[in-house]
Amino acid sequence: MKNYDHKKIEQKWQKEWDKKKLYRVEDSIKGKENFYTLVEFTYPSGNLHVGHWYAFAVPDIYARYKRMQGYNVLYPMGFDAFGLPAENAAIKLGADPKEWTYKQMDKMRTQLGSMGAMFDWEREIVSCDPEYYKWTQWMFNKFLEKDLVYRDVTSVNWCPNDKTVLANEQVVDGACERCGAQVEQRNQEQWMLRITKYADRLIDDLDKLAWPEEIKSAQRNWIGRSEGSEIEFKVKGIDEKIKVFTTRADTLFGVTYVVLAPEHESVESLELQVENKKEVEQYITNTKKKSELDRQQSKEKTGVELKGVKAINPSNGEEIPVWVADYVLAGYGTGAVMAVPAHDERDFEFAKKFDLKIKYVNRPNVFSTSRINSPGNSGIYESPSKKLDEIIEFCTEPLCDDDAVLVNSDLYNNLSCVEARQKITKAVGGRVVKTYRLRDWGISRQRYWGTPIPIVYDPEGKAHPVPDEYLPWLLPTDVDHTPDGTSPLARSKELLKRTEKIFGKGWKPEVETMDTFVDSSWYFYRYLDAKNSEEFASKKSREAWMPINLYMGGAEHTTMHLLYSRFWVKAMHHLGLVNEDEAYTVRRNRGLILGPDGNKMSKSKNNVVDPDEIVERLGADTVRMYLAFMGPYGVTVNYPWDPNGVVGVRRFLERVWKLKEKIGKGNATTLLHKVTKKITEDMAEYKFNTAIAQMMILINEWDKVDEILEDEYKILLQILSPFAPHMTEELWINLGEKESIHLSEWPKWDERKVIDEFLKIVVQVNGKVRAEIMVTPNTEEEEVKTLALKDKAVIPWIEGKEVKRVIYVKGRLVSIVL
RNA sequence: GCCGGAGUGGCGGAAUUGGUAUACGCGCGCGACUCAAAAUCGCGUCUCGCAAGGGAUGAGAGUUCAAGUCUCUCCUCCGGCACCA
Repeated sequence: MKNYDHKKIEQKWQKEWDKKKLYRVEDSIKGKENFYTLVEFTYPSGNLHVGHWYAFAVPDIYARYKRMQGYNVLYPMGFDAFGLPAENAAIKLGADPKEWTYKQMDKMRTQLGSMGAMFDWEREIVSCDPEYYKWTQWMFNKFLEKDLVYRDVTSVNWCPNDKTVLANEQVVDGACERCGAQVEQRNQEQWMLRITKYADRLIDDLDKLAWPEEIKSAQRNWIGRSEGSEIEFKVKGIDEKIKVFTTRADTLFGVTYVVLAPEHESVESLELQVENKKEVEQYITNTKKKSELDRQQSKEKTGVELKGVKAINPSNGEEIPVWVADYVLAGYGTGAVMAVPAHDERDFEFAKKFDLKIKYVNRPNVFSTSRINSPGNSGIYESPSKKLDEIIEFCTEPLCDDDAVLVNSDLYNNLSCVEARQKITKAVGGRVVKTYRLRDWGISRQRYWGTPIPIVYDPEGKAHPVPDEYLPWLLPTDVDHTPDGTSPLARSKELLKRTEKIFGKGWKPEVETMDTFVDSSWYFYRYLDAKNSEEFASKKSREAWMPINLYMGGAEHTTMHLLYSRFWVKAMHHLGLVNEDEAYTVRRNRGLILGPDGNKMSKSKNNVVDPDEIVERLGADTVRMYLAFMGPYGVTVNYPWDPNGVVGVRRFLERVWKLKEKIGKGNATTLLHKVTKKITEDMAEYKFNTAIAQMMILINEWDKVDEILEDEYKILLQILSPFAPHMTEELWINLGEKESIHLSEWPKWDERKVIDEFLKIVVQVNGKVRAEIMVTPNTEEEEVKTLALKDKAVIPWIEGKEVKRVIYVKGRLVSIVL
């Protein structure tokens, strides 16, 4: 073939590899170590976009590199096939969600095939396949047995017009995205998973994972463990107590009011005492119109005082007002806070707005490891009451660290802030508690297209699991998808009949389906044994592949999917179902590919890049390689697609193609060894961009000579093969090789040829580069320094001045300090 | 608002992890080939300056012989915030 005809080559090899089952993966190969590379399986949207290429084709480069290094590499693909879009298609177009989904998958399978990735399609999984969700249901039952599942009430967005629950993203400015009706907050009972039971382990076990610190940190913050105190405030005149949660019990003396979340139960039980009932009711009604996010985002604090109600500060017996405000969330802590406006910014804003008392706590003599901030001069200053002087004397510094040590207090010498908080908590009869921002996971959805929750209700309404022998508990098909406020499954006669037939008259099926995050919490196990009808995955296959060596995915999954699946594995581990309690040894987040204009690709912005068109025009090898060339992989940086840039990569491949004509006698090049080494190292860190740059440097050198050696050219092809698997295979076989280039071994380099004969040492005078000197790698430090000081270009800069110091950085520079 | 991340030429980025800032690619300019154009190839391309030399990594400070890299303050952009996946 004279010219590089990507179309012919790519089709030919994709067919050939398929025929030869080149990418079939066995659970074990003698003498080879297994390596499990995972990428997040995809929702079958029906059209592969550039983002999919970035997510799947670039990790394929890495998987191929590992395979050439002698690993038995698993790089599987599947479909996260349950979800809203299929249901919306059913509502809008009258489509059958199942048919619709499978059609999309067929289309995507073809498109995925055009990548030339090493997916083993025999291991493909589809989460909406009954053979898959059977195991999702089976695990649900196991969790239920172990009390990891329970029923509870949570608040959801409700559109009264469409009669459906809305995702936060479907609520725009408090209105339903579809019909514009005012969205309400509504309480709904649902099935919950006790993820909070694992909160401590989910935080603590992060320490043993080789994950980037920013991901760990995001997870820690999401879980939001804080150690604090629960302290009771009595309500004056009646037998009612308000329990508040605070992390700063040491500021108790500075409390000037108490705030309840609008949903707090005391709001109701204090009804008789409240003098401004109407006003309070109005406020609560208004709150229901706001989503939680709105409540946290709003800069303007709102609230209403419960007039006629006074709480009593347990530290000094002071009577303080009680407020209701929506900046306090019902789901966190106890849903009530003690406000210390002098030492908390939000409380301060609130106090200022409603003209509440601000009271500074007496400053202690503390030794803090951080800088000490003065509370400032504004506001009212009051001395602490005599009664609790000794308790509040310590640790009232608002910004002191948890590990600050109090040194100057006679009574509490060497007491840390944390200890001080414990002491004061006890003194007022409170208790020290741990609390989490993380909430239990509500998995119920009033949707059709999801895994049916395998529960049935007896005539008394008591819930029972569907026994394992009846799994998969099939999704019925006789369903009307029009939203009418009930779950679509409630309208299935087949489901009801089935339930009655198995369990008896009067029994009713659960009509909810599961959150799709459940499906994706364990999918990586199913790849290992995708066709097993006896187990979710055999012990043998799990032991062969788990834990996953590398999990590449989107940064948007950092807190939710990644935490849900970590919880899932931990729960499975405790049930004795799997060996490991963490599934992902290494996790890397990737960024996004933006449109050429630097914006997120979207139809409305008219900046969508169609990969199919570019593959047709320039080839899959070019697209794969360009995506790898844009920037380092595995960091959350977004790169805009540059239509010119992709042509540059195509040019590179054409130059490599043409180089075959230069094969001849030539001279061996030491550059090849350097390049091979650098590329091998870069690939290990997912720096595919600089690896490619090295190949470009190499062929720039080869362009300058008349002939190159065949063996050296072949090494280039091997290094290039993970990036451009089709073209390199064609060239490799044409050079007479019998076996696929992808079965060949990653090239080695000669370390002796990597070392330079001479080193260029930079000479700086007072930090400015003034000269360069050449030395051999084993020139002694003293000699290099002497050479630097004597250098012609250096002398004018140091003449007549005193040389104070001379610093030598081996192999790099000499720094002369005057 | 809270949490996480990123700011380096006209553009994507590189920088041996504290040691010559701008590798490689794109774009642009000039030239070769051509009747011409495309493609291809060669040379040039941070900035001020004739030069010697000076300045520049979002802004400002600090540590250091030496800072894109470390510390602090601020600005801008991106991702997530629990029923999109």
